Amino acid sequence: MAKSPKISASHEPGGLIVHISGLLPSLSPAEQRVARLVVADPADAARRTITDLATAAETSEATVIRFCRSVGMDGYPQLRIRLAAEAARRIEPPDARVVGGDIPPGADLAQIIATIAFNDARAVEETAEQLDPAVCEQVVEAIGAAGRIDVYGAGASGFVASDFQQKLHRIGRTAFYFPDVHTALTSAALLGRGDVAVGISHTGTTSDVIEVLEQARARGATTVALTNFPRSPITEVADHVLTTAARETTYRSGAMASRLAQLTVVDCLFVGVAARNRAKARKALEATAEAVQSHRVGAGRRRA
Amino acid sequence: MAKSPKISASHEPGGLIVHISGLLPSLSPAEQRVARLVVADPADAARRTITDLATAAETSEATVIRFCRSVGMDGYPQLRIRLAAEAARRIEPPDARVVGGDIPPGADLAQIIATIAFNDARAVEETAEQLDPAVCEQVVEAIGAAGRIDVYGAGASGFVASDFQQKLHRIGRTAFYFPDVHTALTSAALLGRGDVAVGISHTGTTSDVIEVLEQARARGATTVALTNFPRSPITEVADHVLTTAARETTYRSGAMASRLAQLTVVDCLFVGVAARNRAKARKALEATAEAVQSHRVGAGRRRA
DNA sequence: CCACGGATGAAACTTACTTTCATGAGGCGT
DNA sequence: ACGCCTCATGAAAGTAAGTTTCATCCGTGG
Repeated sequence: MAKSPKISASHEPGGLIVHISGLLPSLSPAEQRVARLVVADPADAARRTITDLATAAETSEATVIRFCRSVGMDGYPQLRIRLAAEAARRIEPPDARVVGGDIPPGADLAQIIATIAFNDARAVEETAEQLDPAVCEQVVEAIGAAGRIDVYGAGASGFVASDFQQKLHRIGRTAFYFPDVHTALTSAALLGRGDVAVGISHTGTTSDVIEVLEQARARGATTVALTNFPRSPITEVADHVLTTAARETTYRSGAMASRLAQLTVVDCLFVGVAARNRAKARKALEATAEAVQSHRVGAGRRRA
Repeated sequence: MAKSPKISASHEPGGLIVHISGLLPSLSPAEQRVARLVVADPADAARRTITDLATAAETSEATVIRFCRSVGMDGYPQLRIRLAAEAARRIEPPDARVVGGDIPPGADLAQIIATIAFNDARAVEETAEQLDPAVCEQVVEAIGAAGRIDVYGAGASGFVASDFQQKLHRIGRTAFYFPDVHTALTSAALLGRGDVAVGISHTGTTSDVIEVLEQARARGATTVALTNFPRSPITEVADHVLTTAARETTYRSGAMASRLAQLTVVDCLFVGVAARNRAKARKALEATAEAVQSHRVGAGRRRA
């Protein structure tokens, strides 16, 4: 026997709350009291137990269950979960993060964090979107087949260069990084056909890096530039150009997002090279991981 | 009777899932099975009853309850609701990009790029969400007022440490980084009250870093740990603990997302410290930018 | 080898949820 | 007005879910 109407809430795209308030007038008085509580504060309702909610609505648990059925739920637990989900979704939008711009003077730490994270994440995503897989492929090929790889970078880009060098080294590729221009120039002079030189410069105008890359190219090495500006000087001495997409305009922020964007590109190249020779790379990585094992404490689980 | 440590989840505004995956290694095997199910599909877990979930994780209800407590919940119902809310918030992945996991063997470069960027961006966002502004504030205060700041880190975290040191230095704070443990220990021994020591370790188990931080603490310095795992050994020697939220599970990927997450935290601290004394920081940044000006070519517009 | 401490599941127990059922308040035809 | 029906409602019984307790097991270190 068909008991109550039980409106199909199985599909209520507009939202459960909307759905409930829509059929509020069709509910019995006691159920309406429950409904009003629920609509007024879904998140709070989700936290309450059925007995609690019943008491708050000055009715019995049975009525609450009836209410659940009336709005199309199987039972109270299901309602609770739907309410929690609903409530979570509707507090989302207060997204007042400062986009792109500078950090406002009076910002508190929470704002600063939100702004930085947003810009950082954005730089990473946008960089990936505009990265040309074909160019990456060529670079990966070149590095994978290279006799030797030199990575150049100065200042903040130097860290990235160093990171790339270390990564390549870990998978068994012969790679170098030089914190010093003179040494770098010396090394570049010794490169030859089949070798690869990677120059990293956010602005693309770092003369030291350009100079070294030029030297490498003159010696017959394949040159790769990683920069944020596709028409900057460094691209003139590069066979392959990879670009990042950090919209860092102000110097004051220091190179923040750009580093992350560069690192993302480095990661892509690294994984690309590693994928090119899976077995070897894997073995190398495992060996290196094992090597530092003795410098770790509490191997398995951590603490008690 | 204080049973388990019960990390305060009262503050994990960013994400319960993130919080859980951070705690994962510190859980017992059976609890880890539960955690993995929950992290893999929060929405689904929220729908299950405790008995159901226990069965799925091949364990008992008791363990599921223990898991709830371990991650800071009162009990299963609360966890359920939080999960439902969490799941609702992350409606995003209409994408088939591989989340968290490894790069599939047959992947082409475009796929690799998409996957890496997604995970990197995610790590940055999630890290920011779970960062505790209050703790950051304390760290910023300490660093801003410190006589001297030592930054420690080994391996991949060493780059981050070095980056942080350089950033602090650029805004006129006296900061050091040591690639060598011995030197680091020596330096730590010379720290005192009012100085700050920052230890960076993704796993939180790097004995060298822990050792140095311990030394610094013994000398009266304020110690700060930056790690992905809130209950790892390094947190025991730190006055302030900052956590990242990279879900890097496999060693094979190398520390990719974790670096970016760490750098994001570093950026936040950096800006925080800089904001503390705007005028001075700005002047310092401009001075340093000017210093490298002569090493740039094509200053204004780029090319023709 | 034993003592110890932590991890674990079975079972007892408690609480929450669901069903059943009796009551009583209206509505309505006679 | 009376009886009869319908429906809303909560008390109480019943069932399922969640929680606690406790004995056992296993690995660790003395």
